[in-house]
Amino acid sequence: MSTLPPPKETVKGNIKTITEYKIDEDGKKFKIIRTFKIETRKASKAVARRKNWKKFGNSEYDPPGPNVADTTVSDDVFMVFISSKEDLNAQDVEEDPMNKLKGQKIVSCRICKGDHWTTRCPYKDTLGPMQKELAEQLGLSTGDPTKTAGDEPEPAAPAAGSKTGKYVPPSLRDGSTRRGESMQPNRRGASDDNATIRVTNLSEDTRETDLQELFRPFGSISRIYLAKDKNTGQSKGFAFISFHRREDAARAIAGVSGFGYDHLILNVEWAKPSNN
DNA sequence: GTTGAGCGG
Repeated sequence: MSTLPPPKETVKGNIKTITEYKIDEDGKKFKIIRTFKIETRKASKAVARRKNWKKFGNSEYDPPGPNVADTTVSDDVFMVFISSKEDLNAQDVEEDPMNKLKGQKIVSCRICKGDHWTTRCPYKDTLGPMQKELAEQLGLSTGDPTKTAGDEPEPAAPAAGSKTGKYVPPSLRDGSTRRGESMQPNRRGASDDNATIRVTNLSEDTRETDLQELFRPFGSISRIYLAKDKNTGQSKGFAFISFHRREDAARAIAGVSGFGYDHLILNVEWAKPSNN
Protein backbone atom coordinates (compact mmCIF):
# COMPACT_ATOMS: atom_id res chain seq x y z
CA MET A 1 0.00 0.00 0.00
CA SER A 2 1.38 3.30 -1.02
CA THR A 3 1.55 6.09 1.49
CA LEU A 4 0.39 9.57 0.76
CA PRO A 5 2.45 12.65 1.44
CA PRO A 6 1.22 14.64 4.43
CA PRO A 7 -0.98 17.64 3.80
CA LYS A 8 0.74 20.97 3.53
CA GLU A 9 -0.39 24.46 4.29
CA THR A 10 1.57 27.50 3.24
CA VAL A 11 0.98 31.20 3.36
CA LYS A 12 2.52 33.60 0.91
CA GLY A 13 1.56 37.19 1.33
CA ASN A 14 -2.16 37.10 1.83
CA ILE A 15 -2.59 33.85 -0.12
CA LYS A 16 -2.94 30.65 1.80
CA THR A 17 -2.44 27.36 -0.01
CA ILE A 18 -3.52 24.01 1.33
CA THR A 19 -2.22 20.94 -0.46
CA GLU A 20 -3.48 17.50 0.45
CA TYR A 21 -3.53 14.08 -1.13
CA LYS A 22 -6.40 11.63 -1.26
CA ILE A 23 -7.30 8.27 -2.71
CA ASP A 24 -10.77 7.84 -4.08
CA GLU A 25 -12.95 4.68 -4.18
CA ASP A 26 -11.19 3.40 -7.31
CA GLY A 27 -7.78 3.67 -5.65
CA LYS A 28 -6.78 6.68 -7.70
CA LYS A 29 -4.57 9.27 -6.10
CA PHE A 30 -5.61 12.87 -6.07
CA LYS A 31 -3.76 15.99 -5.22
CA ILE A 32 -5.96 18.77 -3.98
CA ILE A 33 -4.67 22.28 -3.95
CA ARG A 34 -6.83 24.95 -2.47
CA THR A 35 -5.90 28.57 -2.31
CA PHE A 36 -7.48 31.20 -0.12
CA LYS A 37 -7.21 34.87 0.02
CA ILE A 38 -6.70 35.90 3.58
CA GLU A 39 -8.65 38.88 4.61
CA THR A 40 -6.53 41.13 6.73
CA ARG A 41 -8.52 43.06 9.22
CA LYS A 42 -7.32 45.94 11.27
CA ALA A 43 -7.98 44.10 14.46
CA SER A 44 -5.58 41.32 13.54
CA LYS A 45 -2.69 43.47 12.42
CA ALA A 46 -0.70 42.30 15.39
CA VAL A 47 -1.37 38.72 14.43
CA ALA A 48 -0.28 39.44 10.87
CA ARG A 49 2.92 40.97 12.15
CA ARG A 50 3.66 37.93 14.29
CA LYS A 51 3.31 35.74 11.23
CA ASN A 52 6.44 37.36 9.83
CA TRP A 53 8.58 36.48 12.80
CA LYS A 54 11.62 34.45 12.00
CA LYS A 55 11.23 30.79 12.87
CA PHE A 56 13.72 29.16 15.16
CA GLY A 57 14.64 25.86 16.75
CA ASN A 58 13.38 22.77 15.01
CA SER A 59 11.19 24.90 12.82
CA GLU A 60 13.99 27.17 11.72
CA TYR A 61 13.82 26.06 8.07
CA ASP A 62 10.08 25.50 7.90
CA PRO A 63 8.21 27.43 5.25
CA PRO A 64 6.00 30.28 6.43
CA GLY A 65 2.74 29.41 8.08
CA PRO A 66 1.86 26.71 10.54
CA ASN A 67 3.29 23.26 9.98
CA VAL A 68 0.28 20.98 9.78
CA ALA A 69 2.41 18.07 10.99
CA ASP A 70 2.53 19.51 14.46
CA THR A 71 0.17 22.46 14.51
CA THR A 72 -3.55 22.42 14.50
CA VAL A 73 -5.35 25.48 13.32
CA SER A 74 -8.69 25.48 15.03
CA ASP A 75 -11.92 26.83 13.75
CA ASP A 76 -12.81 30.37 14.66
CA VAL A 77 -14.22 30.65 18.10
CA PHE A 78 -16.90 33.27 18.38
CA MET A 79 -17.62 34.82 21.68
CA VAL A 80 -21.22 35.05 22.70
CA PHE A 81 -22.09 37.89 25.00
CA ILE A 82 -25.20 37.47 27.02
CA SER A 83 -26.02 40.94 28.13
CA SER A 84 -29.76 41.21 28.28
CA LYS A 85 -32.96 39.33 28.74
CA GLU A 86 -33.71 39.64 25.06
CA ASP A 87 -30.56 37.81 24.17
CA LEU A 88 -31.51 35.07 26.53
CA ASN A 89 -34.94 34.73 25.06
CA ALA A 90 -33.56 34.64 21.60
CA GLN A 91 -31.57 31.53 22.36
CA ASP A 92 -32.72 28.33 23.88
CA VAL A 93 -32.58 28.93 27.55
CA GLU A 94 -33.87 25.62 28.73
CA GLU A 95 -30.75 23.54 28.57
CA ASP A 96 -29.10 25.12 31.55
CA PRO A 97 -31.14 26.08 34.60
CA MET A 98 -28.43 28.52 35.59
CA ASN A 99 -29.19 30.57 32.51
CA LYS A 100 -32.56 31.36 33.96
CA LEU A 101 -30.95 32.75 37.05
CA LYS A 102 -28.53 34.85 35.03
CA GLY A 103 -31.23 36.75 33.20
CA GLN A 104 -33.46 37.05 36.19
CA LYS A 105 -32.95 40.05 38.36
CA ILE A 106 -33.46 39.74 42.05
CA VAL A 107 -34.50 43.37 42.27
CA SER A 108 -35.34 45.89 39.64
CA CYS A 109 -35.22 49.58 40.34
CA ARG A 110 -38.48 51.42 39.68
CA ILE A 111 -36.58 54.46 38.52
CA CYS A 112 -33.92 53.15 36.21
CA LYS A 113 -34.71 49.42 36.06
CA GLY A 114 -31.24 48.79 37.38
CA ASP A 115 -30.19 45.89 39.51
CA HIS A 116 -30.82 47.58 42.85
CA TRP A 117 -33.65 48.69 45.08
CA THR A 118 -35.34 51.95 44.19
CA THR A 119 -34.11 53.51 47.43
CA ARG A 120 -30.53 52.82 46.43
CA CYS A 121 -30.83 54.14 42.91
CA PRO A 122 -27.99 56.49 42.00
CA TYR A 123 -30.54 58.62 40.15
CA LYS A 124 -33.01 58.70 43.01
CA ASP A 125 -32.38 62.40 43.63
CA THR A 126 -32.41 63.45 40.00
CA LEU A 127 -34.36 61.14 37.76
CA GLY A 128 -36.77 60.06 40.46
CA PRO A 129 -38.28 63.47 41.20
CA MET A 130 -38.43 64.24 37.49
CA GLN A 131 -40.41 61.11 36.79
CA LYS A 132 -42.72 61.77 39.69
CA GLU A 133 -43.39 65.29 38.50
CA LEU A 134 -44.05 64.06 35.02
CA ALA A 135 -46.51 61.51 36.29
CA GLU A 136 -48.34 64.19 38.26
CA GLN A 137 -48.58 66.44 35.25
CA LEU A 138 -50.19 63.62 33.36
CA GLY A 139 -52.68 63.19 36.19
CA LEU A 140 -51.60 59.68 36.94
CA SER A 141 -50.49 60.36 40.44
CA THR A 142 -53.20 59.94 43.02
CA GLY A 143 -56.77 59.54 43.86
CA ASP A 144 -59.91 57.89 42.81
CA PRO A 145 -60.99 59.21 39.41
CA THR A 146 -64.65 58.61 40.24
CA LYS A 147 -64.46 61.10 43.06
CA THR A 148 -65.14 64.66 41.99
CA ALA A 149 -64.07 67.69 43.91
CA GLY A 150 -66.56 68.88 46.49
CA ASP A 151 -68.99 66.03 46.42
CA GLU A 152 -67.92 65.11 49.89
CA PRO A 153 -67.32 67.38 52.89
CA GLU A 154 -63.75 67.71 53.83
CA PRO A 155 -63.21 66.12 57.24
CA ALA A 156 -60.60 68.66 58.22
CA ALA A 157 -59.22 71.86 56.86
CA PRO A 158 -56.92 70.99 54.03
CA ALA A 159 -53.39 72.16 54.29
CA ALA A 160 -52.96 75.60 52.86
CA GLY A 161 -51.74 75.55 49.32
CA SER A 162 -52.43 71.89 48.89
CA LYS A 163 -55.13 71.24 46.33
CA THR A 164 -54.55 67.55 45.99
CA GLY A 165 -55.22 66.73 49.61
CA LYS A 166 -52.58 64.10 49.54
CA TYR A 167 -50.34 63.43 52.48
CA VAL A 168 -47.64 65.97 53.09
CA PRO A 169 -44.90 65.00 55.47
CA PRO A 170 -44.40 67.37 58.41
CA SER A 171 -41.05 68.44 57.11
CA LEU A 172 -42.73 69.87 53.99
CA ARG A 173 -45.74 71.51 55.66
CA ASP A 174 -46.10 75.21 56.44
CA GLY A 175 -43.54 76.31 53.94
CA SER A 176 -41.17 73.66 55.15
CA THR A 177 -39.95 75.63 58.12
CA ARG A 178 -40.91 72.86 60.47
CA ARG A 179 -38.70 69.85 60.73
CA GLY A 180 -39.86 66.30 61.07
CA GLU A 181 -40.85 64.89 64.44
CA SER A 182 -37.88 62.59 64.54
CA MET A 183 -34.53 64.22 64.48
CA GLN A 184 -32.89 60.85 64.72
CA PRO A 185 -30.88 60.62 61.53
CA ASN A 186 -31.63 57.59 59.51
CA ARG A 187 -28.80 55.30 58.64
CA ARG A 188 -30.54 54.36 55.43
CA GLY A 189 -29.78 56.52 52.47
CA ALA A 190 -27.16 58.39 54.42
CA SER A 191 -25.30 60.46 51.93
CA ASP A 192 -22.22 60.88 54.09
CA ASP A 193 -21.17 57.29 53.99
CA ASN A 194 -17.98 58.21 52.29
CA ALA A 195 -17.02 60.13 55.40
CA THR A 196 -17.77 57.34 57.83
CA ILE A 197 -15.09 55.63 59.85
CA ARG A 198 -15.21 52.48 61.88
CA VAL A 199 -13.63 52.42 65.30
CA THR A 200 -12.84 49.02 66.75
CA ASN A 201 -11.23 47.76 69.90
CA LEU A 202 -13.20 50.12 72.06
CA SER A 203 -13.46 49.15 75.66
CA GLU A 204 -16.98 48.09 76.43
CA ASP A 205 -17.68 50.94 78.77
CA THR A 206 -17.04 53.53 76.08
CA ARG A 207 -20.12 55.67 75.45
CA GLU A 208 -21.28 57.79 72.54
CA THR A 209 -20.33 60.90 74.47
CA ASP A 210 -16.81 59.61 74.88
CA LEU A 211 -16.58 59.07 71.17
CA GLN A 212 -17.99 62.49 70.56
CA GLU A 213 -15.30 64.04 72.73
CA LEU A 214 -12.61 61.93 71.16
CA PHE A 215 -13.49 62.76 67.54
CA ARG A 216 -14.87 66.26 67.91
CA PRO A 217 -11.45 67.90 67.33
CA PHE A 218 -11.20 66.52 63.81
CA GLY A 219 -14.32 68.17 62.46
CA SER A 220 -18.05 68.29 62.73
CA ILE A 221 -19.63 64.90 63.23
CA SER A 222 -22.93 64.05 61.62
CA ARG A 223 -23.64 60.79 63.33
CA ILE A 224 -22.27 58.44 65.93
CA TYR A 225 -23.35 54.87 66.12
CA LEU A 226 -22.04 52.78 68.95
CA ALA A 227 -22.87 49.13 68.34
CA LYS A 228 -24.63 47.62 71.31
CA ASP A 229 -26.44 44.43 72.00
CA LYS A 230 -30.10 45.19 71.49
CA ASN A 231 -31.21 43.37 74.61
CA THR A 232 -28.47 43.92 77.13
CA GLY A 233 -27.27 47.29 75.89
CA GLN A 234 -23.77 45.92 76.25
CA SER A 235 -21.34 47.66 73.91
CA LYS A 236 -20.00 45.46 71.18
CA GLY A 237 -16.72 47.29 71.18
CA PHE A 238 -16.95 49.08 67.88
CA ALA A 239 -18.57 52.20 66.54
CA PHE A 240 -19.19 54.17 63.40
CA ILE A 241 -18.50 57.87 63.26
CA SER A 242 -19.71 59.91 60.31
CA PHE A 243 -18.20 63.26 59.59
CA HIS A 244 -19.60 65.93 57.35
CA ARG A 245 -16.34 66.18 55.49
CA ARG A 246 -14.30 63.28 54.28
CA GLU A 247 -11.03 65.10 54.97
CA ASP A 248 -11.98 65.32 58.62
CA ALA A 249 -12.66 61.62 58.67
CA ALA A 250 -9.29 60.99 57.07
CA ARG A 251 -7.55 63.06 59.69
CA ALA A 252 -9.47 61.24 62.40
CA ILE A 253 -8.20 57.94 61.08
CA ALA A 254 -4.66 59.20 61.02
CA GLY A 255 -4.96 60.81 64.42
CA VAL A 256 -6.81 58.23 66.45
CA SER A 257 -5.77 54.91 64.96
CA GLY A 258 -3.29 53.35 67.32
CA PHE A 259 -4.34 55.73 70.05
CA GLY A 260 -4.33 54.23 73.51
CA TYR A 261 -7.77 54.62 75.04
CA ASP A 262 -8.68 53.11 78.35
CA HIS A 263 -6.54 50.01 78.43
CA LEU A 264 -6.85 49.30 74.70
CA ILE A 265 -5.35 50.54 71.48
CA LEU A 266 -7.93 51.88 69.10
CA ASN A 267 -8.18 50.82 65.52
CA VAL A 268 -9.73 53.28 63.10
CA GLU A 269 -10.43 52.64 59.42
CA TRP A 270 -12.80 53.64 56.70
CA ALA A 271 -16.16 51.98 57.15
CA LYS A 272 -17.42 49.77 54.41
CA PRO A 273 -21.03 50.21 53.39
CA SER A 274 -22.89 47.70 55.44
CA ASN A 275 -25.28 46.69 52.72
CA ASN A 276 -24.48 43.89 50.39
C1' DG B 1 -11.43 39.12 65.84
C1' DT B 2 -15.13 42.24 66.10
C1' DT B 3 -18.75 46.40 59.85
C1' DG B 4 -24.72 49.03 61.88
C1' DA B 5 -30.63 48.17 61.37
C1' DG B 6 -33.86 48.88 58.47
C1' DC B 7 -36.97 49.14 54.03
C1' DG B 8 -39.17 46.83 50.46
C1' DG B 9 -40.78 44.33 45.53
